[in-house]
Amino acid sequence: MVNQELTDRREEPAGTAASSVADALVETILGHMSPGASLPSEADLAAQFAVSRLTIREAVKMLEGRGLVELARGRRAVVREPDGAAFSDFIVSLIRNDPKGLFDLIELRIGLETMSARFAARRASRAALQSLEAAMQGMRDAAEEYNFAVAENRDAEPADRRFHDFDLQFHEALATASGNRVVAFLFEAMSNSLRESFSMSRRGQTMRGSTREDTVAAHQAVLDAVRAGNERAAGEAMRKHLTDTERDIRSHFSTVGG
Amino acid sequence: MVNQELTDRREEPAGTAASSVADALVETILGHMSPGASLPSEADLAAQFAVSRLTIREAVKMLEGRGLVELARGRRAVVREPDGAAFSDFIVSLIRNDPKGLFDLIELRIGLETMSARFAARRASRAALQSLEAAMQGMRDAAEEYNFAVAENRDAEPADRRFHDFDLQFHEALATASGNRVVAFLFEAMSNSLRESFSMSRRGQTMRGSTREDTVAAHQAVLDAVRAGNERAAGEAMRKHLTDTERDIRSHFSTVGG
DNA sequence: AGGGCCGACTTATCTGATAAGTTGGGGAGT
DNA sequence: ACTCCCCAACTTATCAGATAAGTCGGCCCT
Repeated sequence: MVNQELTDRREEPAGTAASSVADALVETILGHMSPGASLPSEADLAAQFAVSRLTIREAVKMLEGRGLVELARGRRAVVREPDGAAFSDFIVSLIRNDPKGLFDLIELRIGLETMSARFAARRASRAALQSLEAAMQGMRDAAEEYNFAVAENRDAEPADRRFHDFDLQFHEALATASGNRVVAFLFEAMSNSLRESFSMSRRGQTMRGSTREDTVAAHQAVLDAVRAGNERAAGEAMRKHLTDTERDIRSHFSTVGG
Repeated sequence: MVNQELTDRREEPAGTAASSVADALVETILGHMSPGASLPSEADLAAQFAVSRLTIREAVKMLEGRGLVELARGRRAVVREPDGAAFSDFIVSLIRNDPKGLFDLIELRIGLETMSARFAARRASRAALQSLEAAMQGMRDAAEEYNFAVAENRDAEPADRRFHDFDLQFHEALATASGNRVVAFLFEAMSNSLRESFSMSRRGQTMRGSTREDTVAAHQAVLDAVRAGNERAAGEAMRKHLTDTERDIRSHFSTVGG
């Protein structure tokens, strides 16, 4: 069996009572509780652990900080689906304290998505391929709509936004298609952090050097290789696409000024 | 500038007082405090935010859960260097709830370390190369010591342990040598989770199919390629090494019945 | 100068109390 | 019989005040 002694790392003797309780709760949550389930009430837990309600409260607050439960007045603590937030503190502090951190992140993203593409080529399911198709079609439609809007001198921004949404959707679908949930998780966490740090996908950096048609073509190349089951080609196509994007971002930054 | 509006995601209106305080503290910590610095005392914070000490306490406990500060009786809260613990909850729950998760993780690790090798080949510093050298030498010595111990019928386990420690040290040095801190961070986080989940590196799975000499040779190949600055070769050498390791682990699991 | 003790500061936890949400069920009305 | 509203029980959020216990710098004694 795989599920055996996966007990935690930090604080074995667990200096404080609150920490002990928190550890015990983590243990039961990770051990045998599903997202959506509720913890016992604070009063019950207090009785159970033979500590005051205050101590329980602090323990539960630690879990909330850790992203394991959701708290709301009047309701019991609810076990939460883990998400990328765990990591974003690290990423935010990295970016803040050093501009170079952003490029570390982009570099990682390139590597991660190259992996996604390779894995997807190896084992994408039919359903996953359809998601990728759908995103591609969305991008093509949005690009066309954008061109119409420009030609007719209408506001092209909504079409642009839709284009970038489908762009992101393609990358997400690919991460899912990779069949590796840790990769998908990391990708999501990173792209959230990046997107919320700056409004990257909105700034039309795709336009700087690459047209929408270029982007569509690049994605199509990835999708073709994935469908053909050609790992290496899929990886290389994705790497090339992202390296171009990175170049665009770099030039954007050097233009605007860091 | 890069350091601008990187404000957080979760809870904008921040339902509870404790959460508001926590958010504000996160903001100042991530904004302009360095690891090792202390927060004001609970009493001061209580006055400053015009809430009771309890509320401050809960906020600080959330930060502790989030891994941003360290708490100890008698001392003020100290800002912590962020580490990999942030996402180990996710990883642990992944492994627990599904044996396949472990292989997702290993697969990610392979990709990540392949990246490390490539990046290191591109830009390893002289100091980084020396760390790699040192780890290699440690492995060679430990392997030799191990052979002596076996030949003389002494207990070989300490030498074995040392060998695996240097093995890990090599991989860590490579992650550092990659010059990409996010990659290094992720690697650390993952290898901690893996190691503490099972005592992987201890179970002598290197012996199952690969001898210590094989391992040394594999590492040497990586190091040579890194020193030569050959990205592709470094990446491939690492991928090959880890793929072999993965095979060993898989066979170990199928033998034991995981 | 050095070592140990002490007091100021600070956190950890308890008790008891109040305000303010959530929720399920009972009763009124149709 | 069905719906809707409202209340009572439960539960969390926060406050106040108090005690135990740990840390740390400085003073005193040698």
